[in-house]
Formats: sequence, C-alpha cells, structure tokens
Amino acid sequence: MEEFKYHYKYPHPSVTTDCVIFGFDGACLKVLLVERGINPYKGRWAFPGGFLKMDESALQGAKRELFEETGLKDAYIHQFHAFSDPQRDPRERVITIAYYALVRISEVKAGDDAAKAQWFPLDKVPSLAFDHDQILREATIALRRQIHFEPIGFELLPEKFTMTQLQHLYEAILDVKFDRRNFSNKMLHLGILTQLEETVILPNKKEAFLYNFNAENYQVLKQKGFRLEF
Amino acid sequence: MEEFKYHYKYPHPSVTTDCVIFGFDGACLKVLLVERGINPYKGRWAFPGGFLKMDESALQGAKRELFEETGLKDAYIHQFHAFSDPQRDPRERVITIAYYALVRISEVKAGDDAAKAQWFPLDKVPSLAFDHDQILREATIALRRQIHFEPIGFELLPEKFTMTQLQHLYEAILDVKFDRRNFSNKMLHLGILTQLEETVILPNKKEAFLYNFNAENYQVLKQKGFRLEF
DNA sequence: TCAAAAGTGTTCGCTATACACCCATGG
DNA sequence: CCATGGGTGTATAGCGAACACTTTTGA
Repeated sequence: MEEFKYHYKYPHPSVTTDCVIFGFDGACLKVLLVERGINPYKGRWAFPGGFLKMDESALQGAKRELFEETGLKDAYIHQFHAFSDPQRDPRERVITIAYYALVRISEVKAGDDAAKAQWFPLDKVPSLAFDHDQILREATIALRRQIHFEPIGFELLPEKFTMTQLQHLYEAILDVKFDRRNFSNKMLHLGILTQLEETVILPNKKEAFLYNFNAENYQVLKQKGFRLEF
Repeated sequence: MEEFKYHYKYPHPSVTTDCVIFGFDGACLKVLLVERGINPYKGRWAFPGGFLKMDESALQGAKRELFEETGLKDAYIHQFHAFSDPQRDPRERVITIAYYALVRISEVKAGDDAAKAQWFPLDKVPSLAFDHDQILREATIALRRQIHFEPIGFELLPEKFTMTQLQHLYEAILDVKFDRRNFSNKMLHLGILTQLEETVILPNKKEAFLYNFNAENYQVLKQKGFRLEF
C-alpha cells in the first residue's frame, strides 16, 4: 500500500502524450518510431510518448517527448486528437493526447538514447503497438488538412530548398502529382517564397534555383485572409 | 480515508468532456450554455460537460452530455481539442476533451433538467467559467475549418430549407457575405442539393423553393475527392 | 409609394490546367 | 545518342466575382 500514495474518490485514467514525428527525405514522408523494450507489445514499434507530469500541459509534455527523442526544442508541433478507447491499453485505462511534429531529419540528433529509434517511410510502417496504427492514420489526415490552411510544409525542408524539393514534399503529403510548371507558378504567385541569389548544383550536376520561405510576407498575407489551395 | 478508495502510484488528472453545442436560428449561430449552480464560478455560464466514466470513450461521454442537455442522440459531434493547462480548474488538475455538436434548435427539448440552459448568439456570449472562453474560440475556429472539408452545415438546418437559409448559415459560420446569385449557382453546381417539388411561403408571403441535402450524391462526390471552397 | 426580399443571366477576368521545346549531364 | 531532369511560355476552358431588373407584399 505504501507505494500507492495518491488517493481519489473516483477512478482516474492515466494520461499520456504521444508524438508522431514527421520528416521528409526529399522523396517520401517518414515517421520516427521507437522499439518497445518492455511488455506489452515488447519488440513492436510505437510513437514516442509518456505520462503527462502533473505540472505540465499536454503541449509541454509533447515537446518534452520530442526533445528527448530528437534533441529539438523549437520544431513545429500540433495537437490533433485525443485517443480514449477504454481498452486501448491492456494494462489500465490510458488516454493519450496525440501531437504531430514536423522536423528536418538532418537536424535530428542520432539517438544517444538507449531506446532504438528509426525512421520509417509512411508506406513501410510495420504494424504498431497499441492503437498506434490508428494514431498514424489520424495524424496523416490531420497533416493533410492542416497544410491547406498553413504553410507548414516548410518545417520539413531545409532553410534553402529547390522548387522540385518543395513540389515533392507537397506530393508526398497530399499523395498527388503536380505539373512542374504549374506548381512553380502557383507557389511563386502566392508570394510566400523568396528566390535567392544563389543556386545549387544538384547531384546530377544540374544547376537549380534556391528559395526560402518568406515568413514576414506570409504573416501579411495571412491577415488578409489567405488560404493555400491544392 | 474511506471515501478515497482509488489508489495510484503516481498522480492522475481528472478527465472530463465538454460539449460546445452549436445551433442556428436562421440568422445567427448560437451556443447552448448552462449556468453553474455551484462553486467555483457559481452563477457563471459554461458548456455542458462532466467527468468521463471509466468504461466509456470520450466520444461516448460527449454524446452522453449532449443527450442529457438536449435529448438528442444522433447529432453530429466532433472532437476538436483537449485542454490541459495545469491551472485551468482551481480545484484540481482537470483535462478536458472538448467536442462540438451541431444540432437543430427546434429539435432540442426544453431543459427539463433543473440546470438552467440557454441559447446565446455567438457575439453575445458572456464571460464564461473556467477557460471556456478559450474553448469557444477554438471550437469556432475548428468549425470554420471543418466546413471546408465536409458539408456539416446541413446538420444545423431543417430537413428542408431555402437557399437563403443556407446562405445565411454559411455567412454566419464563416463571417462573410456572399452574393445571392453566385452562392446559389455555386451550391447547385456542387451537386449535393436536391431542389424539391414543394415550395414554402415565407413569413413575408414570398414563395421560396425548398431544397434538401443529397447525402447519397455527396458520398459519391466525396469518393472522387471533393472539397468545398469558400 | 417605398422598402424588403425572392427569382433570374450575362459579362469579364483570372486562374487552373494541359502541354512542348531547349539544354546540360551521365551513362 | 539517349534518358534524365531542370528551365521556360502559351492557349483554353472553366470558375469566381460583379452586377440590374422584375415581382410581390407589408408597412
């Protein structure tokens, strides 16, 4: 009895945060998974997550999880759903407030953590622990919707990127194909890109323009009621 | 000690569901609020809500709250955010999974409940209990976003409605004004409305066409990747 | 007779879309 | 010499936006 030192009149669920961490490798969307070292679901892959501390908000908890897994403190992070099926954890009643984060894979520090972490392309994710398959589906849907309202894609790209990279990113997220010329025109006319002076020589020796995201311009346009249409 | 019969090794927060119930009176969006009878915030208005039972999901809990307040079992209901600030309830740590529901005001049974419930136009909502002001803001934003992806507006209208009613609803939700002819054309060309044989005589003795929402057609269009643009 | 609200069609401009050629490189 | 991939411009069709008049009724 000694170790059960928190007492309540009514039963309380456990509350955790899980963090779906999205990255982009230039061709496809990936998620960062960790392998469970203990039961239940020992050996299965799952999203990083953990119990919410009593003095932190869910957002702070999710940021803590993200930091522990990637070393990143300032990544884009967004709550998308709370999962509350009474049977979703076989041990006890656990409610998860789930977030997704958008990070640059190159900035993620290799897991010095003992836990094995690994990037999986979205279409090669194995069957996950708990209800994390469902969490991934919901996260993907939420990301697709969010990108219609905010230019969050840039969080997944390097500071400077080529138009082709940007196009591939949108194609990977929305699972569609765009015409190169039309995509480029549309993006440039939105007014949220700055074409840089410098260019880059691609691996195939082609020279390509570099762009960056013009956050100031975006803020101005946002005030005027601005939406991205795809 | 007798009454504190649930014991945990670590502290657990309380979890509640709150339900923002939207209605439409033909001119403006309204929300259903209940007056708190006990402290804290006694006498202030708040959204219906309550503790989650240990054997129900948050969705079931929100539906239960909705039923207790309105007598409705089948209304559209959608989770939009979990609120988790450690200080949001002065008594103890409470996490709220918040839903919004869309109902037809005419179908809501008058509160036989002892609790006073009342419809407030969105722009006349008083300062609310807890962080419910923030919850309302988030609910409104979520509703505005959702209506871009799904024709949920029809949940707020009677089975049969006039084009003007539909237009006023969209104007109320999105806080914009549309041209009558353009709105009508656009809606009709979407293919999700059926014009009925019957007409209705409005209070001002004008005769107006009636429409209803063609759910079957919408399902077909949805398969083909259909979005509402406004 | 005046204001309010419903019905109705056309024009214009913009944007989405489809589409083709040039050039440099590597194999 | 051929495939790959980047850069660039045009033509068309469809949609969004602006817009005016008639009719009926109640005040």
